Amino acid sequence: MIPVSHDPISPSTAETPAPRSNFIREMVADDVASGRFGRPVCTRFPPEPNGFLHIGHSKSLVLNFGLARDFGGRVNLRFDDTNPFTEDIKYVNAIKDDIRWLGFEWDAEFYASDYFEPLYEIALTLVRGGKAYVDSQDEDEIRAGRGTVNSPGTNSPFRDRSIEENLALLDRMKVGEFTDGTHVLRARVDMAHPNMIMRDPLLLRIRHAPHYRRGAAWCLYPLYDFAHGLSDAIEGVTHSLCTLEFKDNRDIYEWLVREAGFVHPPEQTEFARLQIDYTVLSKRKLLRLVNEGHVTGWDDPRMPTIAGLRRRGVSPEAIRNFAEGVGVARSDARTELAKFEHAVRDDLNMRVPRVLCVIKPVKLIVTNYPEDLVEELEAPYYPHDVPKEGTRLLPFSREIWIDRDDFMEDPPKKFFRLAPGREVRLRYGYLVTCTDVIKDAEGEIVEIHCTYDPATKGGDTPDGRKVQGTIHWVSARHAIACEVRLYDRLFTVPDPDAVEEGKDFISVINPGSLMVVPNAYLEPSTAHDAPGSRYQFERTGYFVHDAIASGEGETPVYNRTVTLRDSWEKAKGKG
RNA sequence: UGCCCCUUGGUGUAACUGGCAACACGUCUGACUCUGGAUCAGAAGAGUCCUGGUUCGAGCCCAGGAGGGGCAACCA
Repeated sequence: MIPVSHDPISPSTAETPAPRSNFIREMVADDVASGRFGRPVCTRFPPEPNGFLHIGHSKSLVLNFGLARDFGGRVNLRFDDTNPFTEDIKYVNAIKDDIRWLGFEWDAEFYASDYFEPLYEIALTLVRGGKAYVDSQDEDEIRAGRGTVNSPGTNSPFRDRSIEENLALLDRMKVGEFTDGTHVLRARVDMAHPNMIMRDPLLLRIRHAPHYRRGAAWCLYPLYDFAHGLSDAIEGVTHSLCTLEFKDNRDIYEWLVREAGFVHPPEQTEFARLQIDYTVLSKRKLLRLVNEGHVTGWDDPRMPTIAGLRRRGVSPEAIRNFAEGVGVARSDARTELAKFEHAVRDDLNMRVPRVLCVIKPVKLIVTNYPEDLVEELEAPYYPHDVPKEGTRLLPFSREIWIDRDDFMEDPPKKFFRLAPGREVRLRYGYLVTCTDVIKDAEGEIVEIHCTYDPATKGGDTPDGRKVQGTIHWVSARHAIACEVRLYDRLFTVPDPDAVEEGKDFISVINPGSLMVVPNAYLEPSTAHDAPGSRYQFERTGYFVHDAIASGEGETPVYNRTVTLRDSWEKAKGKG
């Protein structure tokens, strides 16, 4: 017998598919060929540390890191931490963990909050050039002055302050003389610009709030538009890739890097964000799920977060393959869950050992099997088509557990599992024939009686006879009691973002997204396995030993990562 | 009602830049099988949102239209 180690981080044998061609890849190839930037390719991944990474981010990660890898470039990890109200060090740590777990290593680590001073210098330059001014209107006045999408805005009464006055005010803003909201710095562009973003966008605002990295000393915080493009430019980024909703912001991005005098400035290119059926992929909504207690946390296995998927048992390789497989384009798209599940099964199939676990147990008694006899049956961990080796011993005895779904008293046509009078194979065990069904007062089946054929030990049939069904089982006396958590999609509709008027995505949460089975029976070979160990529970699905819920000395908990494809379920559904 | 973006089988992407639509997932057959898994073989499924134009030839170009999406935080 070859023992197997249930190393939770055993590497995948699956090859990462070659990235598909897409418009961004072609653009980068052209830029490299033309030497347009005069420096190596540099991309960046710029999360705001105000939440956890989700699978949508993996699309961006795969894109940015893939491009850098394939064109000999670098990737900067930059935290876009310009809002002290929402950001926290715990998120930067979680984000870094997740990126590493996914298998990416960044070349440099930056923080937008380190650019407050250089950004201030640029602000000074803009003011001196008449390109920015201090506006002293309040928030409502600024909003009103912006106009609407259909009507032009109006100039602020402070728009034509002298350069000297602006400079003096800006300095006083910086040293903390003013309270929040009293003044802001705005770019002087055009209050009638057809692009709303360009109607004198705000650059700097006063926030007397402690920043998780800067403390309370600095109070002049740049807004996204001011910080982002210039941060890219400062770092020497060449290709700044973001999602579609930033399309309109590109105008101010380009305006700023030009006004700040950068030569060969980075270029922003937008692509469609990832959307997957039956889930939400916006940090705002995920935060609500966490805060309102609809899930147990950012790492709830039902969450589409990297932390959630990890705990669910999904491998980094599966996530990467999936993210690579969805492609990159500019059209809004929604990916079917089946595509994701395929990526998960495709990877796990080749790398995890098979074991037997009975989730809905019912007792089966082999009436002609000796009372005290226990036989050890050798069983391979992997099917023949998986190039991995290892076996374990399965104890067999007179009383075993089988799954309730594998027995029917009145089986329909194409049901080929156990039924009265029928013979099935107990996987790696014996062939058994059902002789009796014992029920309780309510008519519930409590015991199934069978006889076994001693000549079929190990599941072979010396006479060559075929049996239709093979079912899984666990010796009752040797079984390990465990808790199994069966997860389903978090929402009942494909697009939770588009629910009817007056309702929101919370109303469409799937109440059955988690089904806890407190007493399933697992084969004894899994005793003392490491938390994080992944298996295929034969005929059921892929599972992972939950590291968080399985405390010392407590009942081990196994999370279902994904079910197996099930053509019987499909056939059943059609009647 | 302004500006911008998008529109190719059920779904997601391709199409050497104008040459008679391909791949993946899904679906359906069949083979094989000690997992109704996996694997293998095969099939069906779009004529590229619409209308017109240019061209020997258009998914790729032009014009108009329709549908979908983004933009009016001192969020990112």
